[in-house]
Amino acid sequence: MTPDAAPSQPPHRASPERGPDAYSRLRAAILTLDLLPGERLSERALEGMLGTSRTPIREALLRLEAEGLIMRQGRSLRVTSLELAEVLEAFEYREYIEGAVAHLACQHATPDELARLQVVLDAGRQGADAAAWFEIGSDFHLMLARLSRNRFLVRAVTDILTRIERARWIMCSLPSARDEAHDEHSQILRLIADKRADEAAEALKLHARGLRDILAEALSQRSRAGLRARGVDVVDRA
Amino acid sequence: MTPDAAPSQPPHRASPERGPDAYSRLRAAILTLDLLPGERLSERALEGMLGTSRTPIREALLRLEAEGLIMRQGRSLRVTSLELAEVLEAFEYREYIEGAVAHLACQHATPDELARLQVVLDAGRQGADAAAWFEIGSDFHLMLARLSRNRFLVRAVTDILTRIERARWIMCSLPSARDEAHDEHSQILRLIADKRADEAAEALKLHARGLRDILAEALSQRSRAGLRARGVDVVDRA
DNA sequence: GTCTCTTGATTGGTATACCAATCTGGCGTA
DNA sequence: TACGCCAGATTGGTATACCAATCAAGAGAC
Repeated sequence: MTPDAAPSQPPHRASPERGPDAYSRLRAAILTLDLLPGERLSERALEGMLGTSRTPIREALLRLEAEGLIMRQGRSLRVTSLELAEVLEAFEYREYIEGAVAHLACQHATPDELARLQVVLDAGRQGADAAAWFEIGSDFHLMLARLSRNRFLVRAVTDILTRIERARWIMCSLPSARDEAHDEHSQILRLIADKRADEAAEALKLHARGLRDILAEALSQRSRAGLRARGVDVVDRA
Repeated sequence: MTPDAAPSQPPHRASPERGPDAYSRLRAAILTLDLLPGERLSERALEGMLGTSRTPIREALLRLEAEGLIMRQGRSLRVTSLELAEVLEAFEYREYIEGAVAHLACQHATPDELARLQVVLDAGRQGADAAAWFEIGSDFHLMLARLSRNRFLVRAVTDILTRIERARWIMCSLPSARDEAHDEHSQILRLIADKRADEAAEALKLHARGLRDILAEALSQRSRAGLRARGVDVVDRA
């Protein structure tokens, strides 16, 4: 944790509550920026913070490292910094991954599955909560990936969503193009139902690029200072 | 134990094997089929086998689980079975991943990098050792991935190679189309140098399919009995 | 003979003690 | 003042003791 002198929000740490396991809680803390990008982590400090011993904490750290949410440099651990370059690479990767998903989903998806996905989509249209809406967005892309019938693509999409989740969280307050996203999702679904794979892939690409550009702006030079002031470690290259 | 008194002897241990860490050794044991697919693993048994305590072993198991080399079912751990379906999915995934690599490598690779890759390729032509030759094959695809300048694609290729390594090991004794692979690799490199991305992607696809078909045959019904006789857990669906 | 229940062994999960490497701060010297 | 060096604190790495859940084997009833 950065020096306690930097107060942005009252960080609700140091609550040795029980309930979810150490991994889930630590992961949530990172993804919601409760633990800031670049922040140094000490197993002993987490011991007090999470109310468990180091053994489950080490397990959590190992898992989070595999997810790319924390990094080791030498012996010390820190929350992975937000790199603009990395986010852009994630989106570049995503275009190819979701292109593949589109093609395979066209081959394998049943009308029933597509209909169910549409239901999920429409249900999300009502919910007002921004966080819940983000959830819907992730679910859509994940469920779509499952239609590819390829576990590696599912994992790839899962990884991507994890990697960019913190960036999405940062722009949580930004004006969200919510209905627009719903329309785009529906459009993608329709194209897949019609087996128009290339168009679906293209739509997914454009959909992702929209989000990418918003995120890139949020992480860009112009906004960097504001994030830094909140303690977020945003890196250009590194 | 009374460790305070004398530094004379380590607290425990009769196992001499000290060199590489538990993770590397366990990983190697799995990939070389020294630990068979489907085999049950017990942390305590590994403790004796590897000559370390459970702490580093648990770390190793966590990492290997993230790599998909071992799986948890309930509380027990076992080496991931070889599933024909999974191998086929890995190859399907690979086609998309390497297609993406081809396109991006065409955009980013420098002539110098391509030349260096060709050198590695030619050097591998001499080595007679089948295992070393496999190594070259993996290195080629990994180095190629790096030319994409996308860390996610690099990781994806790394993951794929890990996933199919055991299957490759099984066919280690099969007649290897060695010079053929060298020619294909060189051909791919040439196409990328010429910025003919689509053709390079197609060549990579055909190259991978060649290997896939050999592996699929090795894991197929016909060969299943032989593998089972050797103790390998080969699964059709499940 | 077989089915079930009990019991002991084995397992993964957790907490903790110890060590060596690293970091840090402060003191002494040039 | 600036530099460097040393001691104490802190850290991650390791070993190990303990627990609860699970599994397996054996005894006993029918």
